[in-house]
Amino acid sequence: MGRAPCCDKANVKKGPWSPEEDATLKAYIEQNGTGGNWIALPQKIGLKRCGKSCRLRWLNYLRPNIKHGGFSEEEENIICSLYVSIGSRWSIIAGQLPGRTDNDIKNYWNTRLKKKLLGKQRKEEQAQAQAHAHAQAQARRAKQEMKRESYENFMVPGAMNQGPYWPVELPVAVPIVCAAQYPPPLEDQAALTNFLIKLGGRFSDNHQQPNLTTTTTTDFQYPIDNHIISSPQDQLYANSMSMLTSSTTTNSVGSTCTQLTNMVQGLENFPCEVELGYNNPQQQLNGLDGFYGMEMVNASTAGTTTTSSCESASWGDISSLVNVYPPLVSDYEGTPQPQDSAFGDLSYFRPIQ
DNA sequence: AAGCGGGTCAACCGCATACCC
DNA sequence: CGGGTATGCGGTTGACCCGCT
Repeated sequence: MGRAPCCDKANVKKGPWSPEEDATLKAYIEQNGTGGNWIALPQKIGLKRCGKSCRLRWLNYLRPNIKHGGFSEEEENIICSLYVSIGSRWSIIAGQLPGRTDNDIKNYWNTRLKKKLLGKQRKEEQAQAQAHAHAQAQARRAKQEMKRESYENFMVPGAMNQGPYWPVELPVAVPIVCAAQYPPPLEDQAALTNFLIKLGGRFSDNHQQPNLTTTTTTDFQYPIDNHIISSPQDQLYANSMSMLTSSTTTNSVGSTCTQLTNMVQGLENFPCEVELGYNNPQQQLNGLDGFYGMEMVNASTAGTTTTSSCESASWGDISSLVNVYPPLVSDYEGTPQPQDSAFGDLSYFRPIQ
């Protein structure tokens, strides 16, 4: 037996909202709030809409102070940073961007940011591949130079040492080198996350570090009160959040790497006793892939990677340990409606006592 | 001018969780 | 405490727009 439908689908209008519907919903909510019951609301005001649909329309479009489009570079940086830290928790990310909705951020990420970053990733990989090929060519050149010199010892001196023996720029089969030495371009979240980690928070076009310290740190307020931390999960969350907080409040200029390293170090204290088994920070970062449920990306080291519990611990597994944490405090300055579930997150914003 | 394809974004769907009785 | 219902969330879909051919 399936779940009972939330509304009578036959008598419910779907699709785009008309201005009249918008006006009706907006006027009612602004005057009365939602009454704490979205399901009953459309019937109350004579809208042939599903309660869920009304809620979504209000949250994503009608509520005050909503911004649409035109994401600033700063906002992009925040989205990227948070995506690296917490994954696709759009509502939490939205909590850090006043006036932005989770839907907007999700759309922006999927349609633009992801592509933008993938493009950047390809460029960097190409540059890396070219640099690598160049280095190999130089090594070959040096090797042949040595051979030649040893050969010349048996030849007439000076007969072959005029001009270069091969062009400075050797034709380089970049794709082959790339295929052999680098993992293929990954089109998925795993690749992006790794790329973001590699960038270390350097997301903007001018390659400046996002200055979370000056722009957003004050917005990052984690309402953690040691007095109310009682359960292991609370403690867990407090650990992870304080790590995040410290990483943004120190002079790390919002370094994503720092955040992640701190997080990983903190994860070592998790009750599941995640054994990272890495010897250096870079390896720790690579190992973090496991937390995101992705495979080890560094194919070249795959053979030597020691099996650890970390590898089987997906991000979901880990996040399930910390998903009790409240969303980050928003500095949303809208006008909360009484009983308004649109501001349901405000329940998280209970004053710290 | 028409057709096509890609991009964008609003809206829907289904699942997980919270809440209430 | 358990079951039913409401809410919140993230993934996905589809309509619309715009540029290109």
